[in-house]
Amino acid sequence: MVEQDLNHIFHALSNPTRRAILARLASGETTVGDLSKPLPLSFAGVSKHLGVLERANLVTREARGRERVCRLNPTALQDAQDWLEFHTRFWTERLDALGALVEAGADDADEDEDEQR
Amino acid sequence: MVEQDLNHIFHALSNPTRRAILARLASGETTVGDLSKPLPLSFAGVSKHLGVLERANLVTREARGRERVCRLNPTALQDAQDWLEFHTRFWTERLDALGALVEAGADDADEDEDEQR
DNA sequence: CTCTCATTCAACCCAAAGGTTGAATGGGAG
DNA sequence: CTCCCATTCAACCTTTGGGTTGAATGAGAG
Repeated sequence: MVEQDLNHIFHALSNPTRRAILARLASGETTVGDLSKPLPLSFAGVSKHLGVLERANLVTREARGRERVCRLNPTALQDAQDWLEFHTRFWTERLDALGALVEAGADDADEDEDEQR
Repeated sequence: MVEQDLNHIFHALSNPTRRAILARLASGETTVGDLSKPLPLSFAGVSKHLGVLERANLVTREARGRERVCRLNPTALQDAQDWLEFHTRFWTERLDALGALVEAGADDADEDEDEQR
Protein backbone atom coordinates (compact mmCIF):
# COMPACT_ATOMS: atom_id res chain seq x y z
CA MET A 1 0.00 0.00 0.00
CA VAL A 2 1.41 3.34 -1.03
CA GLU A 3 0.80 7.04 -0.64
CA GLN A 4 -1.18 7.17 -3.85
CA ASP A 5 -3.63 4.60 -2.50
CA LEU A 6 -4.32 6.74 0.56
CA ASN A 7 -4.89 9.73 -1.73
CA HIS A 8 -7.55 7.81 -3.59
CA ILE A 9 -9.15 6.28 -0.52
CA PHE A 10 -9.42 9.48 1.47
CA HIS A 11 -10.54 11.39 -1.59
CA ALA A 12 -13.26 8.82 -2.21
CA LEU A 13 -14.42 9.10 1.39
CA SER A 14 -14.52 12.89 1.32
CA ASN A 15 -17.79 12.99 -0.61
CA PRO A 16 -21.13 12.44 1.15
CA THR A 17 -22.78 10.86 -1.89
CA ARG A 18 -20.00 8.31 -2.04
CA ARG A 19 -20.23 7.64 1.68
CA ALA A 20 -23.95 7.12 1.20
CA ILE A 21 -23.23 4.63 -1.56
CA LEU A 22 -20.83 2.78 0.70
CA ALA A 23 -23.37 2.72 3.51
CA ARG A 24 -25.94 1.40 1.10
CA LEU A 25 -23.61 -1.33 -0.11
CA ALA A 26 -22.86 -2.30 3.45
CA SER A 27 -26.33 -3.78 3.71
CA GLY A 28 -25.88 -5.84 0.59
CA GLU A 29 -24.70 -5.76 -3.00
CA THR A 30 -26.83 -3.97 -5.60
CA THR A 31 -26.91 -2.97 -9.22
CA VAL A 32 -25.98 0.50 -10.36
CA GLY A 33 -29.61 1.18 -11.15
CA ASP A 34 -30.88 0.28 -7.71
CA LEU A 35 -28.11 2.35 -6.26
CA SER A 36 -29.07 5.50 -8.14
CA LYS A 37 -32.80 5.30 -7.50
CA PRO A 38 -32.74 7.06 -4.11
CA LEU A 39 -29.99 9.47 -5.12
CA PRO A 40 -30.73 12.95 -6.53
CA LEU A 41 -28.30 12.40 -9.36
CA SER A 42 -28.31 11.28 -12.93
CA PHE A 43 -27.48 7.72 -13.69
CA ALA A 44 -24.21 8.72 -15.27
CA GLY A 45 -23.34 10.74 -12.20
CA VAL A 46 -23.66 7.70 -9.99
CA SER A 47 -21.57 5.73 -12.43
CA LYS A 48 -18.82 8.33 -12.09
CA HIS A 49 -18.92 8.12 -8.31
CA LEU A 50 -18.61 4.38 -8.58
CA GLY A 51 -15.58 4.92 -10.76
CA VAL A 52 -13.98 6.92 -7.96
CA LEU A 53 -14.82 4.26 -5.39
CA GLU A 54 -13.46 1.61 -7.69
CA ARG A 55 -10.24 3.51 -8.27
CA ALA A 56 -9.87 3.64 -4.49
CA ASN A 57 -10.46 -0.07 -4.44
CA LEU A 58 -13.36 0.33 -2.05
CA VAL A 59 -15.90 -1.19 -4.41
CA THR A 60 -15.91 -3.71 -7.23
CA ARG A 61 -18.28 -3.81 -10.17
CA GLU A 62 -18.99 -7.07 -11.89
CA ALA A 63 -21.10 -7.67 -14.97
CA ARG A 64 -24.07 -9.96 -14.48
CA GLY A 65 -26.06 -10.09 -17.65
CA ARG A 66 -26.78 -6.55 -18.69
CA GLU A 67 -26.55 -5.24 -15.14
CA ARG A 68 -23.50 -4.44 -13.04
CA VAL A 69 -23.41 -5.68 -9.50
CA CYS A 70 -21.53 -3.52 -7.00
CA ARG A 71 -19.92 -4.91 -3.89
CA LEU A 72 -17.88 -3.57 -1.03
CA ASN A 73 -14.23 -4.37 -0.74
CA PRO A 74 -13.31 -3.73 2.88
CA THR A 75 -9.55 -4.16 2.50
CA ALA A 76 -8.98 -0.62 1.23
CA LEU A 77 -11.05 0.76 4.07
CA GLN A 78 -8.84 -1.16 6.42
CA ASP A 79 -5.81 0.59 4.93
CA ALA A 80 -7.31 3.97 5.73
CA GLN A 81 -8.19 2.82 9.19
CA ASP A 82 -4.67 1.58 9.79
CA TRP A 83 -3.27 4.96 8.85
CA LEU A 84 -5.70 6.75 11.12
CA GLU A 85 -5.27 4.36 13.98
CA PHE A 86 -1.52 4.70 13.89
CA HIS A 87 -1.71 8.46 13.89
CA THR A 88 -4.45 8.95 16.43
CA ARG A 89 -2.66 6.65 18.82
CA PHE A 90 0.66 8.38 18.29
CA TRP A 91 -0.79 11.85 18.64
CA THR A 92 -2.88 11.05 21.63
CA GLU A 93 0.09 9.57 23.42
CA ARG A 94 2.09 12.67 22.65
CA LEU A 95 -0.60 14.96 23.93
CA ASP A 96 -1.09 12.85 27.01
CA ALA A 97 2.63 13.08 27.68
CA LEU A 98 2.50 16.82 27.22
CA GLY A 99 -0.40 17.02 29.61
CA ALA A 100 1.57 15.05 32.17
CA LEU A 101 4.51 17.43 31.84
CA VAL A 102 2.28 20.43 32.31
CA GLU A 103 0.75 18.90 35.40
CA ALA A 104 4.16 17.93 36.75
CA GLY A 105 5.57 21.45 36.67
CA ALA A 106 3.03 24.06 35.71
CA ASP A 107 5.47 26.98 35.49
CA ASP A 108 7.93 24.96 33.40
CA ALA A 109 5.32 24.30 30.76
CA ASP A 110 6.89 26.71 28.26
CA GLU A 111 10.33 25.22 28.62
CA ASP A 112 8.92 21.76 28.17
CA GLU A 113 7.32 22.84 24.95
CA ASP A 114 10.62 24.23 23.81
CA GLU A 115 12.28 20.90 24.29
CA GLN A 116 9.82 19.29 21.94
CA ARG A 117 10.62 21.50 18.99
CA MET B 1 -20.17 16.10 14.45
CA VAL B 2 -21.93 16.24 11.10
CA GLU B 3 -21.55 15.09 7.54
CA GLN B 4 -19.89 18.33 6.57
CA ASP B 5 -17.15 17.74 9.12
CA LEU B 6 -16.34 14.36 7.62
CA ASN B 7 -16.20 15.99 4.18
CA HIS B 8 -13.58 18.40 5.42
CA ILE B 9 -11.61 15.86 7.40
CA PHE B 10 -11.38 13.26 4.66
CA HIS B 11 -10.68 15.92 2.07
CA ALA B 12 -7.87 17.26 4.20
CA LEU B 13 -6.40 13.79 4.56
CA SER B 14 -6.56 13.07 0.84
CA ASN B 15 -3.52 15.17 0.04
CA PRO B 16 0.02 13.82 0.65
CA THR B 17 1.48 17.23 1.42
CA ARG B 18 -1.12 17.71 4.11
CA ARG B 19 -0.51 14.25 5.52
CA ALA B 20 3.18 15.10 5.59
CA ILE B 21 2.40 18.26 7.53
CA LEU B 22 0.35 16.28 10.00
CA ALA B 23 3.13 13.74 10.39
CA ARG B 24 5.57 16.56 10.97
CA LEU B 25 3.33 18.13 13.58
CA ALA B 26 2.96 14.81 15.32
CA SER B 27 6.54 15.11 16.50
CA GLY B 28 5.98 18.55 17.94
CA GLU B 29 4.46 21.93 17.23
CA THR B 30 6.22 24.26 14.78
CA THR B 31 5.90 27.58 13.06
CA VAL B 32 4.61 27.92 9.53
CA GLY B 33 8.10 28.82 8.40
CA ASP B 34 9.73 25.74 9.86
CA LEU B 35 6.98 23.69 8.37
CA SER B 36 7.55 24.94 4.83
CA LYS B 37 11.32 24.63 4.84
CA PRO B 38 11.44 20.96 3.81
CA LEU B 39 8.45 21.24 1.48
CA PRO B 40 8.81 21.93 -2.26
CA LEU B 41 6.18 24.64 -2.06
CA SER B 42 5.93 28.35 -1.68
CA PHE B 43 5.29 29.78 1.72
CA ALA B 44 1.81 30.86 0.71
CA GLY B 45 1.10 27.39 -0.60
CA VAL B 46 1.82 25.88 2.80
CA SER B 47 -0.34 28.52 4.42
CA LYS B 48 -3.21 27.44 2.20
CA HIS B 49 -2.76 23.80 3.14
CA LEU B 50 -2.82 24.83 6.77
CA GLY B 51 -6.07 26.60 6.06
CA VAL B 52 -7.55 23.34 4.81
CA LEU B 53 -6.28 21.45 7.85
CA GLU B 54 -7.66 24.14 10.09
CA ARG B 55 -11.05 24.06 8.41
CA ALA B 56 -11.08 20.33 9.09
CA ASN B 57 -10.22 21.11 12.67
CA LEU B 58 -7.14 18.92 12.50
CA VAL B 59 -4.73 21.73 13.26
CA THR B 60 -4.80 24.99 15.14
CA ARG B 61 -2.71 28.07 14.46
CA GLU B 62 -1.94 30.47 17.22
CA ALA B 63 -0.08 33.76 16.98
CA ARG B 64 3.07 33.98 19.06
CA GLY B 65 4.79 37.25 18.38
CA ARG B 66 5.15 37.58 14.64
CA GLU B 67 5.17 33.84 14.13
CA ARG B 68 2.28 31.38 14.02
CA VAL B 69 2.58 28.18 15.94
CA CYS B 70 0.80 25.15 14.51
CA ARG B 71 -0.44 22.29 16.65
CA LEU B 72 -2.30 19.07 16.10
CA ASN B 73 -5.83 18.70 17.26
CA PRO B 74 -6.47 14.96 17.46
CA THR B 75 -10.21 15.14 18.15
CA ALA B 76 -11.14 15.59 14.49
CA LEU B 77 -8.96 12.68 13.54
CA GLN B 78 -10.80 10.64 16.10
CA ASP B 79 -14.07 11.52 14.36
CA ALA B 80 -12.77 10.12 11.10
CA GLN B 81 -11.51 7.05 12.85
CA ASP B 82 -14.85 6.49 14.51
CA TRP B 83 -16.58 6.58 11.15
CA LEU B 84 -14.09 4.16 9.65
CA GLU B 85 -14.09 1.85 12.61
CA PHE B 86 -17.85 1.58 12.60
CA HIS B 87 -17.92 0.80 8.93
CA THR B 88 -15.01 -1.59 8.72
CA ARG B 89 -16.40 -3.55 11.62
CA PHE B 90 -19.86 -3.68 10.12
CA TRP B 91 -18.63 -4.64 6.68
CA THR B 92 -16.21 -7.21 7.88
CA GLU B 93 -18.89 -8.88 9.96
CA ARG B 94 -21.17 -8.92 6.97
CA LEU B 95 -18.55 -10.45 4.73
CA ASP B 96 -17.63 -12.97 7.35
CA ALA B 97 -21.27 -13.92 7.65
CA LEU B 98 -21.51 -14.24 3.89
CA GLY B 99 -18.43 -16.41 3.86
CA ALA B 100 -19.96 -18.64 6.50
CA LEU B 101 -23.13 -19.03 4.48
CA VAL B 102 -21.18 -19.92 1.37
CA GLU B 103 -19.25 -22.52 3.28
CA ALA B 104 -22.40 -23.87 4.89
CA GLY B 105 -24.25 -24.57 1.64
CA ALA B 106 -22.17 -23.92 -1.43
CA ASP B 107 -24.99 -24.42 -3.98
CA ASP B 108 -27.35 -22.18 -2.03
CA ALA B 109 -24.98 -19.26 -2.19
CA ASP B 110 -27.00 -17.35 -4.80
CA GLU B 111 -30.22 -17.63 -2.86
CA ASP B 112 -28.48 -16.47 0.26
CA GLU B 113 -27.25 -13.42 -1.55
CA ASP B 114 -30.79 -12.66 -2.67
CA GLU B 115 -31.95 -12.59 0.90
CA GLN B 116 -29.42 -9.93 1.72
CA ARG B 117 -30.55 -7.43 -0.89
C1' DC C 1 10.62 55.37 13.89
C1' DT C 2 12.10 52.48 10.71
C1' DC C 3 13.53 48.34 8.76
C1' DT C 4 13.04 43.57 8.59
C1' DC C 5 10.98 39.29 8.90
C1' DA C 6 6.94 35.85 9.25
C1' DT C 7 2.84 35.34 7.53
C1' DT C 8 -1.33 36.16 5.02
C1' DC C 9 -4.22 38.20 1.29
C1' DA C 10 -5.50 38.88 -3.49
C1' DA C 11 -5.28 37.96 -7.99
C1' DC C 12 -4.41 34.88 -11.19
C1' DC C 13 -3.49 30.17 -13.65
C1' DC C 14 -4.38 25.44 -14.90
C1' DA C 15 -6.05 20.90 -13.76
C1' DA C 16 -9.40 18.07 -11.52
C1' DA C 17 -14.16 17.34 -9.41
C1' DG C 18 -18.80 16.87 -9.84
C1' DG C 19 -22.52 17.42 -12.40
C1' DT C 20 -25.35 17.48 -16.79
C1' DT C 21 -26.97 15.79 -21.32
C1' DG C 22 -27.14 12.73 -25.49
C1' DA C 23 -25.08 9.12 -28.17
C1' DA C 24 -23.03 4.40 -28.05
C1' DT C 25 -22.67 -0.39 -26.42
C1' DG C 26 -24.19 -4.85 -25.44
C1' DG C 27 -27.15 -8.40 -23.14
C1' DG C 28 -32.23 -10.13 -22.77
C1' DA C 29 -36.84 -10.62 -24.19
C1' DG C 30 -40.29 -11.11 -27.79
C1' DC D 1 -33.82 -9.86 -35.82
C1' DT D 2 -35.40 -6.23 -33.35
C1' DC D 3 -36.38 -3.60 -29.67
C1' DC D 4 -35.57 -2.40 -24.95
C1' DC D 5 -33.08 -1.62 -21.02
C1' DA D 6 -28.84 -1.02 -17.95
C1' DT D 7 -24.89 1.05 -18.18
C1' DT D 8 -21.04 3.61 -19.86
C1' DC D 9 -18.68 7.07 -22.86
C1' DA D 10 -17.90 11.65 -24.62
C1' DA D 11 -18.47 16.27 -24.57
C1' DC D 12 -19.43 20.02 -22.15
C1' DC D 13 -20.05 23.36 -18.07
C1' DT D 14 -19.12 25.46 -13.53
C1' DT D 15 -16.82 25.19 -9.06
C1' DT D 16 -13.07 23.87 -6.29
C1' DG D 17 -8.06 22.65 -5.60
C1' DG D 18 -3.48 23.44 -5.57
C1' DG D 19 -0.10 26.20 -7.01
C1' DT D 20 2.24 30.67 -8.18
C1' DT D 21 3.52 35.67 -7.55
C1' DG D 22 3.55 40.27 -5.47
C1' DA D 23 1.51 43.47 -2.30
C1' DA D 24 -0.19 44.14 2.51
C1' DT D 25 -0.06 43.46 7.47
C1' DG D 26 1.82 43.47 11.88
C1' DA D 27 5.26 42.32 15.55
C1' DG D 28 10.37 42.74 16.90
C1' DA D 29 14.87 44.55 16.60
C1' DG D 30 17.93 48.47 16.13
